[in-house]
Amino acid sequence: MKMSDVAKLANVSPATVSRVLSHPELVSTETRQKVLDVINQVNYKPHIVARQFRTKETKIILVVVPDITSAFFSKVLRGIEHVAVNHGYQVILGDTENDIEREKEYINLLLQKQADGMVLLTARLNKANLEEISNHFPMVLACEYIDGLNIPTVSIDNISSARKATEHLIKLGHTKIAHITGTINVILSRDRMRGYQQAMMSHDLDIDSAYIQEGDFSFESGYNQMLKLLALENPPTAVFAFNDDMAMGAIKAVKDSGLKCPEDLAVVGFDNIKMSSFHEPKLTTIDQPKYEIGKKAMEMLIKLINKESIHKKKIVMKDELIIRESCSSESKVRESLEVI
Amino acid sequence: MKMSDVAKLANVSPATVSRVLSHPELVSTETRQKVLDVINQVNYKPHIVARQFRTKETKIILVVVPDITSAFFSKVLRGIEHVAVNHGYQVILGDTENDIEREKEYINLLLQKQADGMVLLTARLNKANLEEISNHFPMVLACEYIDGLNIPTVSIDNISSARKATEHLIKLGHTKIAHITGTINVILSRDRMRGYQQAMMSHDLDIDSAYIQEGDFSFESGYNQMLKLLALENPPTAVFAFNDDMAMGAIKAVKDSGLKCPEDLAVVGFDNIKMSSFHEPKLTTIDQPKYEIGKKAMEMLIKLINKESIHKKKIVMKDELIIRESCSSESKVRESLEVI
DNA sequence: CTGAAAGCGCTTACAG
DNA sequence: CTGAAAGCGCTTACAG
Repeated sequence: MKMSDVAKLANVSPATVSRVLSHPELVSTETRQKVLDVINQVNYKPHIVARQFRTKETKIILVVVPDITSAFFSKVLRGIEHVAVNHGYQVILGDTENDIEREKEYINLLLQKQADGMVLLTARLNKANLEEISNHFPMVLACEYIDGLNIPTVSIDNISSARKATEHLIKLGHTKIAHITGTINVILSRDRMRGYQQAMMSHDLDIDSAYIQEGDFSFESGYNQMLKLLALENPPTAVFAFNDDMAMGAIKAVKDSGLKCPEDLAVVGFDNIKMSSFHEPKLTTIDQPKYEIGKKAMEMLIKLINKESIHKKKIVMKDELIIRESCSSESKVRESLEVI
Repeated sequence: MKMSDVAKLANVSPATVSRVLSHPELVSTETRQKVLDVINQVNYKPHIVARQFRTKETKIILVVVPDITSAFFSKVLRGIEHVAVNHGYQVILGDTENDIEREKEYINLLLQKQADGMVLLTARLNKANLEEISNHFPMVLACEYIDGLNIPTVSIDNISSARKATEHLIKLGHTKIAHITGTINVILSRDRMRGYQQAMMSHDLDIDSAYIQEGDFSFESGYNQMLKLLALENPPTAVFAFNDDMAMGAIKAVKDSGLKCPEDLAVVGFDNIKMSSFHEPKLTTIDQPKYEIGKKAMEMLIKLINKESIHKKKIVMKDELIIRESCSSESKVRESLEVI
């Protein structure tokens, strides 16, 4: 059943059927009703690919995520989705599983016009390439970004957030502070590490090079890296983890080693995912405005698609340090260790 | 830049360019090279939507998931993805967030031919509707299914698995066994509840109606429902939870109530997600072959798309009870309670 | 092995 | 307000 068949049944031209579907206000009430009746009667569904081909619009937004199972990204996703749906766009998801090749494949979908635009929640491809693409296709970066690139971006200031997290530990009296990073090929990992280093240096604290351990964002890697830190001859009294998942993994390692958090080891996370307030102990962490990041990113993308101008190409959202239970002061740590 | 432009530059017809791209073996080596040179030189990318429109194929598989953040579904997804990619299909994801309306929207993508086929990891629409669709479009159900429907399906036998889980508790001497269900509009919730009831009844055990509490698959709901169960005048000594997430939530509630798992309360989960072996205590649970379910489902879908015949429309995969630490025998529970 | 031509199912500028 | 007609960019059956 195609449009011309519907047209025949309704005694109108295909053009009229098309108008009833896409611009009903251009058709008289009478004709419109006649056509709609036929459409319902035969349960006609327009062939969307034909429409897309004709109009050069897909009404689809592709969102590329490094890991769909992450509680952090799924919140960002919600923000994107809500705005998209409000503007008549459908969201489809590309999960890269942190694989740069799959990132490429999804970007190809955009190049081949299978989506009207794209939000990248991961940006690990080379700079020149990405900038080139963004010059020709609507694209915005959220969370991850690429330095010195003229692509619209929404994120927090990861360096200053990480500095703030680390300084919280320093204020509590800790001096032996370790950092579990994300995979270091990701810019956010390098940013948060830099923030950590800035805080340490500006307080004249040494960073034992063994105090920096590279994780891969997962609970397990937080666990494993923490075990390494605890095995050190001179173990840290506090740890700042790249994200809450690894922070919780680290705490698990602390517990499994017969130690206690925060009494024996203070831990700060990052992201403020839902679980962090259920966890034992409740996590001290940096809150990112996840939903709002997604929302803003999608709003920018829609402007790009509509070729409206964007006054601000880079949006930096506000973070917040959430103090809960996973950090106590260094003196307490000392006491606790002395008891042992 | 379109195909005809490339053709001109290479001094061939558009048909030849098309063949170089889609059926290179039909073109002489010489001509092929000439065309490829031009393609590379001008960086020509075929317009995929035009191709899709012409061939009626999208090479896209739509997978509809009730909750992308679930560790269980993401494993199934991996199985689907790997098979899909091996057969030249791209996978896009539709996340319904357990919303039946969004399930409909994604199914519409299929009806409108924006995907060659679809794997539904959630099937909550009405029966007749779904059967009708599956008669005209390649579709397979995985995990969730609909009873009495002739749609290809891959799943475990949820009833018998749930019975097995409950019987494990019974064998340990428990008689006061509660069940935290999933949302009851989902068939899997009803199946696992039935398995629970079968086990209880076949051992002549009463089911206090307050022992059945409806959760919504989330950690939080497991937590909240467990709190209700513990508040009962005659609380259970064991709980079978619909999934591992709720089982962990339940255990958290036990701990927060000053009790211990398994000493004061035995808990069995379902799914055997990764976290269940990291959890404290390690979860006793039912293992589903998640990756294999996805794999099998996708293999069936590809056969459907290619109009090959399928000998078995329903595939029932094997489950396994994994015994770990979260259940001890009822006698121990009794002792522990007597101490209090 | 290659080309000319038809056609996939819509939408829209144009004319009336 | 409505219709006739062109055309979006490919692919493929057919002919040579």
